[in-house]
Amino acid sequence: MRPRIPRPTITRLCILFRLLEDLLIEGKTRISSTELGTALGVRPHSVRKDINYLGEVGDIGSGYDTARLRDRVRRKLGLDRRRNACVVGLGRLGSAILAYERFANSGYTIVAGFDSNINKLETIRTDIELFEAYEISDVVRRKNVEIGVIAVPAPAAQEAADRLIEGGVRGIVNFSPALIRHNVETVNITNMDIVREFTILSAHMTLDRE
Amino acid sequence: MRPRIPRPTITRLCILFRLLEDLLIEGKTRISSTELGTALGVRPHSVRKDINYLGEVGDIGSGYDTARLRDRVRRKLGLDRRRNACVVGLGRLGSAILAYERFANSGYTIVAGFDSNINKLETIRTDIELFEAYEISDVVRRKNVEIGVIAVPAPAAQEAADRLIEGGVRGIVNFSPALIRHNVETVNITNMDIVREFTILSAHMTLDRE
DNA sequence: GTGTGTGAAATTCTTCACAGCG
DNA sequence: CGCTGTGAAGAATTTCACACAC
Repeated sequence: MRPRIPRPTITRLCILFRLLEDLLIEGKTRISSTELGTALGVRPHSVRKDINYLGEVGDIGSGYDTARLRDRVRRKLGLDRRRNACVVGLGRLGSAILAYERFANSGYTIVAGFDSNINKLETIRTDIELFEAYEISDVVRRKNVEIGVIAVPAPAAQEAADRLIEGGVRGIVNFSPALIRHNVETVNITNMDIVREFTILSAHMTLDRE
Repeated sequence: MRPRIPRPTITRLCILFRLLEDLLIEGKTRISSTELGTALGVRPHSVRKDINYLGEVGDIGSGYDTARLRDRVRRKLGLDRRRNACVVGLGRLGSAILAYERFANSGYTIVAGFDSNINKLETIRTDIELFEAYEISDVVRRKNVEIGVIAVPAPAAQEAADRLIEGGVRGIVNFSPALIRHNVETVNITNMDIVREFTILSAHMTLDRE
């Protein structure tokens, strides 16, 4: 058996996956690692190395069959599996996510929204079922939610995460700046804090000058 | 002179920076690498190693002076410098960012919003100056904008980036799924695509089982 | 004993080099 | 000759171990 796939490679393969879907829509049936590298902004070597973790899939001398490669990525990374998600916190950001049209054909279905403020639950226009925050763990378990999005203010983030994990989610996207603590090995957390990203960009502006 | 700071360390120091500010608000004047590691979810070794790139700053035997460490991070990463930002695309997400209260005391000021749809410019209630999309590069240059946020649909993202770069931004936060191409060495791009993150989490759910 | 600073070891990841196929 | 697959070299990063100060 082949070694396990490195984390950075997993990330790049997910990006590659989306690129391949776009290329197929454009009608591109064959593609080389050089072309993929140009589109992805990386060297052809890296593209081949990454793809190679999927096993042999290219045709030596003539590049990759776009559809076959796409299928191979999808299969290996388990992207053919549909997953349910939910959103905790229905302020501006949370409701923007509920309404985000790109989830439509993505394989991910947002099946619930939560907020502690009852007024918000009544105000928001959406087809997605909305619940009070105390119901998080029950609803997550009952609806088989695997991914939770945290869109609450920082002080409420840990509590939201605890309830999501209690309900059994296996992935969390945390939009708050709070550092989430957890001791469950099976849960992955991704942080998406725009102010943090501003800070990192700012630091690079300062340091890259050297 | 000490070696240049590795990228992952820069990222972690930015996270540390915010943690230190929170700790100071809580009144914690001294802290050890062990405590920091617990809060950050990393080993104490790593915390010390990261901090060490700033030069000596701790007191051997008794940890770090919180304020001094904060100042040192801020100084070294240039976070004391205020920077202007702008948002391109004023849909749900874009206007949520314009209204995001956390920018208030962050050191970042959003000084402009752009959209190609004139109706949106008239509908949105905000104190931030709004412009039509064709004005991007002019306004960016005139207002000295260093960071641009892309919150437009994928097909419009490359054009938005080109105009931002033309205006002279040095950092871009791209919320669209589009892969931005650019050949300017001095511009950093951060991608924040929620569907991509769902995909990566999903892949880990599949692969971590092994 | 507790806790930092730092060179060295270990690990992970990236880049390269080239065999081999079309 | 262009292109993939892959083992090996190289680089970057993380982890460790221990000297030294309080």
